[in-house]
Amino acid sequence: MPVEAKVDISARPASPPLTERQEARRRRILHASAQLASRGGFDAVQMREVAESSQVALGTLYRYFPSKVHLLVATMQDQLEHMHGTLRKKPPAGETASERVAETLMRAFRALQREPHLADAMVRALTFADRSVSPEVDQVSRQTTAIILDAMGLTDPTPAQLSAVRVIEHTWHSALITWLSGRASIAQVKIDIETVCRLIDLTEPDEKK
Amino acid sequence: MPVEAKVDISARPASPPLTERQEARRRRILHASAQLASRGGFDAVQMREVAESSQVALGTLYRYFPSKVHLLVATMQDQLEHMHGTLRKKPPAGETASERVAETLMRAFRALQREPHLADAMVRALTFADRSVSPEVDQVSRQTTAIILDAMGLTDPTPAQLSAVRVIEHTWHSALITWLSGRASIAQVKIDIETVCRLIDLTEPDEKK
DNA sequence: ATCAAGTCTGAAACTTGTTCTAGATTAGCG
DNA sequence: CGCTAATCTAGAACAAGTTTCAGACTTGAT
Repeated sequence: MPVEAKVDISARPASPPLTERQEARRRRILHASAQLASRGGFDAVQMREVAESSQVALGTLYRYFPSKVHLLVATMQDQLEHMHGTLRKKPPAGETASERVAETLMRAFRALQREPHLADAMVRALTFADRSVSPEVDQVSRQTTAIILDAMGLTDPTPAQLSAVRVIEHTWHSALITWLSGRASIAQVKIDIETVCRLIDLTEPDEKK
Repeated sequence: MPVEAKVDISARPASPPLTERQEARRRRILHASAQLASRGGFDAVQMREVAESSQVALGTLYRYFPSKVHLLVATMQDQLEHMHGTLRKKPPAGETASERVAETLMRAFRALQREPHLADAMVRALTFADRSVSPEVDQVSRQTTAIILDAMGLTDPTPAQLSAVRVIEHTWHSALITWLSGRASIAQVKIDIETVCRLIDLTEPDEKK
């Protein structure tokens, strides 16, 4: 039994370029997804509703995004691009790299606080994603890494710095989850971010090596 | 409309003590859960199957564990207790606190590698859990904190040390997820753990303050 | 031992993610 | 234009988590 090649059209450098109407459909779907998510979070994004809101048949929705998690992760990619653009315009002002990274992440955090339900939907999808969504989740991860490296002001990071960035991302995701599930306060998240950002300082004094 | 008080019997210091048969039921359920999880991970733990395997009616299963996520988080609590016991017997041998913590987490990681599907089920449940599972997730978190503090050999940690531990836990959870979803290798997880554990060293030299 | 309250069972029903199907539409091409 | 393959639609069907309910069984107190 051949496993029907089920291609995720939303994969970034998509194989066949989308027609105009298809691009429009994709936009409508992502918009509906974000809208519903903004209301009630992960649970409120119901595939039938997304389909209806975006004027698309359920089957079509599934052709564009092979699962709810795919859809929400794509929604996150979308939002992340916005965010990266916004952040680029006003770079963080901190003295040290770790300050700038912490400032950047806190800025992103405040943006998420404005739409906590949307944040819930996206982050839950991200961490719940299984292997079938790996490419998309990886893309989100790369984007996040790029944002952090931007804040550090680095063009070619050392391995030690990349490790620090990885750990910062881990902390960022996990801290968001504890906040979203009400187990950590905003202040606590701030502390966690600031704490992990000190790791960057450990990678700075590399002249002694 | 009164929100029917739906008490999770599995909550640790349970309100009414369970009878023997109830305790036995609870054990059977957790055992079946772990067994099914060991096979196919999160998806393989199907409530109907758990009920059947543990010789309990579906409704009863839901009385003991109000959702699949509750069940899996309870399963994790159970496993964590084992683990803590095991770890206590052979304390880590490292010189510094950060080495001992890294060693302890790597030991736990190797245990998880032996049952990757079970790990998948438990960790996915943990990060997917919403507010209704907060108490149970918190309990898991406290247990994890205890394990790490044990490894550090601390009785009363400073706030800075607690922050470091929080970040280590964040990294631990998130690194596990990237490993489970195939986006990070075992080696990568090792590096991440070792990297974050250096944070502990930053809290050591407190005599100069 | 007996009664009331609480618990367990088996089965059906409901919800929402996902798949499938048959027929209409659209896109690209000669 | 007219054809063919791909895409889209509406709607049914299926799967698994969750809820509900009537009746049988236990438990604890009298």
